[in-house]
Amino acid sequence: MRTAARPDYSRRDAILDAALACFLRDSVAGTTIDDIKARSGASVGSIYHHFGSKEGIAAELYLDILGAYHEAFLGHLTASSTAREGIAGSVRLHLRWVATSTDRARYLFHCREPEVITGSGSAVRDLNKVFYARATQWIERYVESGDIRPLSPEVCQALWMGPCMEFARQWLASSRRRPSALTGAAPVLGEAAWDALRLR
Amino acid sequence: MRTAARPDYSRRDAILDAALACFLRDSVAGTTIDDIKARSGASVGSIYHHFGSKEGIAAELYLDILGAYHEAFLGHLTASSTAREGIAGSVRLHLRWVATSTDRARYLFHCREPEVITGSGSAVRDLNKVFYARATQWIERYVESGDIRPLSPEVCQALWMGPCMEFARQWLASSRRRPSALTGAAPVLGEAAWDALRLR
Amino acid sequence: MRTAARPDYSRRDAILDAALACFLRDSVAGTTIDDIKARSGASVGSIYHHFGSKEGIAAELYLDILGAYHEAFLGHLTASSTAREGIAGSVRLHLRWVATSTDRARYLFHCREPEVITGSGSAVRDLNKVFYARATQWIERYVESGDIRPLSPEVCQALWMGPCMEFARQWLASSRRRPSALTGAAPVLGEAAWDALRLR
Amino acid sequence: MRTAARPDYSRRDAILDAALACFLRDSVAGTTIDDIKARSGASVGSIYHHFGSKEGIAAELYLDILGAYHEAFLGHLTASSTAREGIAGSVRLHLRWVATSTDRARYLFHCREPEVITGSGSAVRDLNKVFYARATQWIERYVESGDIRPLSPEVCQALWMGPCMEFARQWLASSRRRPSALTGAAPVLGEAAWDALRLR
DNA sequence: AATGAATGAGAATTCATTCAT
DNA sequence: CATGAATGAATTCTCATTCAT
Repeated sequence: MRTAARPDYSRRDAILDAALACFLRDSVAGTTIDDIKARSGASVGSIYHHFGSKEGIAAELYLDILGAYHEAFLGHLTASSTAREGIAGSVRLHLRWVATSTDRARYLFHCREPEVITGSGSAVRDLNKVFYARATQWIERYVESGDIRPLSPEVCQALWMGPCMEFARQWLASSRRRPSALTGAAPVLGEAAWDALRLR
Repeated sequence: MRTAARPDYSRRDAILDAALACFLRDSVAGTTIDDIKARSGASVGSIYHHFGSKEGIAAELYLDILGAYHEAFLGHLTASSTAREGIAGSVRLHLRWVATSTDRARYLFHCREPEVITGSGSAVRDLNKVFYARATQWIERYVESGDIRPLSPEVCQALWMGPCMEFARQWLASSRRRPSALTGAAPVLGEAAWDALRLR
Repeated sequence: MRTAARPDYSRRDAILDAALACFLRDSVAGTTIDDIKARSGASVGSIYHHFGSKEGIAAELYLDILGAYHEAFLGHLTASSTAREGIAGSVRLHLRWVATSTDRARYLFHCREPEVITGSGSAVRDLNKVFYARATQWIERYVESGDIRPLSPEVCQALWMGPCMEFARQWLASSRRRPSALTGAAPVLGEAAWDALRLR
Repeated sequence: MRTAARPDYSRRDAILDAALACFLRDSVAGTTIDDIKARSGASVGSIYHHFGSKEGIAAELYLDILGAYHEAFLGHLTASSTAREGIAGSVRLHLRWVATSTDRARYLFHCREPEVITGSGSAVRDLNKVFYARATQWIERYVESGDIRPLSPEVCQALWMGPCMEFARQWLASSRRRPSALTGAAPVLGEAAWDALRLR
């Protein structure tokens, strides 16, 4: 992971940016070191000096992005004072994040490769495990307080994030991606998630 | 795999079956023609005679499966006499299809590669366009009759299929895939979809 | 070689015609049986039934064309009553033949492949040996009679055919091949050959 | 082949040398990258690093040789002070060059493949265009001064180079190639060219 | 004679990775 | 840290040829 000590836009960052662009266009397997070299301006040797392997770049990118997403998501949950705010707000946050960090979102959700690729797999599983544990822990409180329906974690997650995930997927797959289309849907989708989860 | 004893089980089908199994284990990019050759018993030449390229196999498989899924889905819709039955039933059908045709579902929903692969892209887009047009046309009738909320097609699709898609995705990603876990969730998810779409 | 008994345009001829066109466009090595199949309309099996192999087609074509050229050339020589008529007329004949049988000429003179390719080599050498022997024998008479300079066969051949060969080569390589450009040069080139060979 | 002891004898040159030898023995189409690899000692990757493809090697070789030949030829013309010296001398130079650089000459004149091969085509045409323009420009002066017959460039070229080209072609095709046979014919062929072109 | 599916040896080419400078 | 030539295992794909129908 990048060190905080590096304030300027380094060769390293150039490589990561180029790699992300290439991965999105051609997928990880379809991207060659030479593609990244051409797009970043770095030499082959330099790329290997920094990342060790192509998979290394893919994994680092994926873990960086996944971690940042988790952090933002959990940050919102812990900052929310009501279940409704937590649920609807996290849906809004997801859509806003896709609108803002579109490329990173495409890499995170569209591309199943980095998870599969040797090595990063277990780290990703670990990160997800922690994430789901915290999210489940957050919601459990509201189940106990009678605000939220008691549901299996899987069903809960499906009702909560399914609609906005699906919506974002469609948006990412469409050709003309207006950010307002995403944020505009936030109220309906947020409300729907809340309706699906709340105890009536 | 079907046995060679079946007279209408052609070399062609054997190749497709073998390819599906390989693609799921190693992804399309990770599968070599040699893998497919070994698993299908066909010669390299025969594989190329029938499909032209590895991408050709992946595309054909994808289009076959996508077409069959669409057909089943639309078949249910046109057979339904009420909006509720159409909505909740299609959710049930999706989950049941994933439980029954697990491998094909994994290939269709888990594997983003075939869409990326050159060539199949436009055919997939065409198929999807027709599918969405028909589904939208079906639901429109119920919007006009006042049974279903007036929503944009994208939001409608997100509320309708998002939860069961997400649920199936989790199930497919999990290690122990009990079919009952899928069908067991059908009532909740079907009801939730109906609740999210119906006009209250 | 084709039997005289076959009066109509057979499958066999269609294959030869298609092969010649393909060979000229892509060279023998660059032409595939599939190319010939596509252009002739014959099936792979049919092509093999008639010719046994790709080289077989190339060789048969080459020997047919070479034989016909030799026959025409020697025919002119024996029909000539003077040295001058033999020399200048054979140059004219060469140029006229290139203008008339352009594709066959391109195959015969431009393409060194068929000679090299296994098998046909010795047959070609044999044909050429007979041809040069007869041509040399024809000219020798005029050397003895004092009409033609005594020269080594190689130099004689170079002075005789070099210019019109070179001229035809340029014409074949050019984009706009007007037959009149070839026949128009016949008098100069024929006269030049005669001047170079005659005893002054 | 040059020895590895030469310091400026690079891997690149070794590949070109090996390729020329292979191409002459088996033709371009008949030569495999593995042949070149074995003969040059370079790795497959290195060959592709430098030339991109087998055709790339063939084209580079062809252009190199063609360029060197043109340079020598035009160099002689500009150094000649009389028309006769230019004409007869260039014929001598051609024969001497074939005797000296036999392999390169065989590749340049015997092998029609490189011209056919995609890509090199236009570069070859460009080189030839410049060459013929310069040669034509040189001779035009002597046409104006009344030393040389006014002829079309094509006929002029045919009378000038045709005989020695044809002679060299025969020599190259023969099995026992004594250099003296070539240089020995230079006077006759040079004189013949001059006789054919000069204004009488 | 004709057909075209099947074969499999053989080639070209790619590309991640190393390493000397 | 940077560079890019060199490596070679691994892959995709081609294509002449066979053969059952």
